[in-house]
Amino acid sequence: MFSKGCEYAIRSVIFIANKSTEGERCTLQEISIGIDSPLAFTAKILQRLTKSDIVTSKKGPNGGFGISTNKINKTTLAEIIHIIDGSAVLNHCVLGLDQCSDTHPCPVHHKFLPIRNEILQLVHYTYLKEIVSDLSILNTYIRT
Amino acid sequence: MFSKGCEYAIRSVIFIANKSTEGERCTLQEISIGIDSPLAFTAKILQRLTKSDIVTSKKGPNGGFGISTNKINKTTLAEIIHIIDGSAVLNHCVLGLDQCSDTHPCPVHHKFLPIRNEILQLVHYTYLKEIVSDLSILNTYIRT
DNA sequence: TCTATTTCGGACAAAATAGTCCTTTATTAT
DNA sequence: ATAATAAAGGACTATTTTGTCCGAAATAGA
Repeated sequence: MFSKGCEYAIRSVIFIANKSTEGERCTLQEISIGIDSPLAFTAKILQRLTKSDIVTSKKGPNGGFGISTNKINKTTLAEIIHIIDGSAVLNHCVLGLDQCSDTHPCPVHHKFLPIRNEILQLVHYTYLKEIVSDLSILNTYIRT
Repeated sequence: MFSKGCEYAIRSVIFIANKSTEGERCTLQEISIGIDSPLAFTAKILQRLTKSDIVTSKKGPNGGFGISTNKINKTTLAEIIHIIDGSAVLNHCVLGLDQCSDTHPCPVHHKFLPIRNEILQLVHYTYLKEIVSDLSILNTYIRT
C-alpha cells in the first residue's frame, strides 16, 4: 500500500510522539532500534519529516528528534503519507489506468470507490494523538 | 496496491474474456494494444496465466489466447492476484510489520481491519463474468 | 577552546521491479 | 515439405526503490 519509506516515516513519528509525550527527545539510533528499521535510511526519512515541519530536530549532545504537543494533536496520517509518498499513492487506479475516474472508470472503479473513500477518511481523520494513546491502551506495536 | 504485472494480468484477462465471450481468440499483440501495455512484458505475464490454467493459449497461425466460459464464470480477481503477486500482497501490514495480527497489532491494525476485509470480500466475490458484462453495460475501460 | 555527540546532505551501492530481445517450438495453410 | 505465424522461454537491460557511507555542520559540556 505504502512505500517502505512511508512505513518507516509513520512508525518513526509515532515513536517520537510517544517519547515527546513523556517529555523526552530521542536520537536516530533510538528510533531505528525502537521501530526496527535501517538506521541510515530512516535518517533520510527523518530529514524530510524535519524539513516538512512534522518533527523538530536538534544537533549535538542531548540532541535528537521531537514533536510538539500541538503537532501531536493536529497531525494526521494523511499528512505524513503525503510528504513521503505524495498524493498519487491514495488515488492510483487499482488496474493502473493513467486516467480512471467516475466518468472514465476502470472495470473495478465503482466497486473500489467506497473502499477508497473509507481509506481516505481513515487517514485524514486519524491523528497522532489517538495513535499514541492506543499504544498503551490497546497494546499496539511499532516493531515486531 | 498491486504490481504492474498484476495490473496487466487483470486487464489482459478481462480483454481475453471479453473476446472469448464473442467467440474470438486474441493474439498477444491485440491484447497489448487493447489494454495499452508493454508487449514483451505482457507476454511474460500471459505465460504465467497460461501455466496456471486461467487462460488457454494456442501457437501458430490463428493461435492466440482464450478463456473458457466455465473459467469466466468461476474465476475471481483473487485468483489472478494470487498467481501474480502472491497472497502476501493482501495481507501485508499497513505499517510494514513482519508480524501484525489481532494479538500483536500495529497501531492502525484495528482501524484498517474492516477495510482489509472489504477488499478481501471484493476480490474473492468478484467474478470475471460480472466484470466483462460491466464493460458494455457500465461503460468501463481497460485502457485510457 | 577542544572534544564528543548528533543531525544534515550528498554520493554511492544493492536489490527488486519493470521491461526487452532473441531463439526455439508448435501449428496452420499453401 | 515449406513458409508463415504465434506463443514459450531464457538471457539480458533499464529503472525504481531501498539502503549505505562518509564528511560537514551544529551544539553542548568539560
